Amino acid sequence: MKEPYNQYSLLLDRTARKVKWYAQQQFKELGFDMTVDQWLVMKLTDENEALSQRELAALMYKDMPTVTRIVDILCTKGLVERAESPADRRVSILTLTEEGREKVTSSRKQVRSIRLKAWEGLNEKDFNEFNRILNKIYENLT
Amino acid sequence: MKEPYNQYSLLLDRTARKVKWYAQQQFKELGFDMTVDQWLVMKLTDENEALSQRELAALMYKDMPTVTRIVDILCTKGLVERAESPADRRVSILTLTEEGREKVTSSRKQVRSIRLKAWEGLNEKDFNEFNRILNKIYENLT
DNA sequence: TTACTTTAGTTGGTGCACTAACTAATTTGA
DNA sequence: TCAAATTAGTTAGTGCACCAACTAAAGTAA
Repeated sequence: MKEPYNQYSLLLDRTARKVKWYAQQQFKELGFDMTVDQWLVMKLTDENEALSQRELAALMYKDMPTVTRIVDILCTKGLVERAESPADRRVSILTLTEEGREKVTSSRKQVRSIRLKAWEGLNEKDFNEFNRILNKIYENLT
Repeated sequence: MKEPYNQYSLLLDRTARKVKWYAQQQFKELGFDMTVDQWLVMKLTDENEALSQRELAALMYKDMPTVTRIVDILCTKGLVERAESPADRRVSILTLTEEGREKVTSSRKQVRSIRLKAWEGLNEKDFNEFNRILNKIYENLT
């Protein structure tokens, strides 16, 4: 643990980027015309009844401006729609369009298999260590 | 290991962003008027004689366009300079300006202490596991 | 030499991340 | 009840990441 910033943060950063890159490559090969983040928004919208953007942001660990923009893109693409919440007019309730629902439903199985590649040669214990250490780091800096 | 993309990739992503965010906050408090990535370019330029952008990219695990743009910013700020390599006219040799060198030199000690915060409550063994697992994931996806 | 390939770096376009400032709606509390 | 504070979401600006296409310089081989 000699070097200042680059010892672990570069490793963390490049691995996170690699994971995202790999998923994006698979999306491309499968002919999905969207980013991984856009797919995640659609998936969570599909799975959560009456989802607000704030709730979505929490589920994705992203901030509100970022969510606003991803939702904007999906609305433009005609895959997601915003509706005003009857209970609170500040809140946008997200729903998938018919086309959006079809896209998510038809791609679920394929997407599920993408993640396994990263864990080849690693076991359940490694996965738990991974989770423990990353969560600890996160909490240390919060 | 049930959920597809978000089980580990979101954790990885949010932790990497938190680490960068924390360092950036510390930079702000210390009055450093630059990003963490910009600082890293300056540090590596200081440490490596006759550094080219390609070599820099490798050291930072970043791609060439990204490096080009960070170097652009530092040149504009007057902290870094590009010089044509005498051996190969395609290559830009990077050097720090006097101001750049002073900035790096005077901030080294402070920056070195920033990283420790992340590892509170974690030991050398955790650090090795962290390295092993992240490197394994990276290689699995390469 | 002349043509083919490779390499270092740049540029353009798009998407995500973070900060700050903003609007509009809701909640709180004197 | 009404002003102050909070909350959901948006917008603007900047920086980094990735892809693709490009320029210019080297290297390679006939």
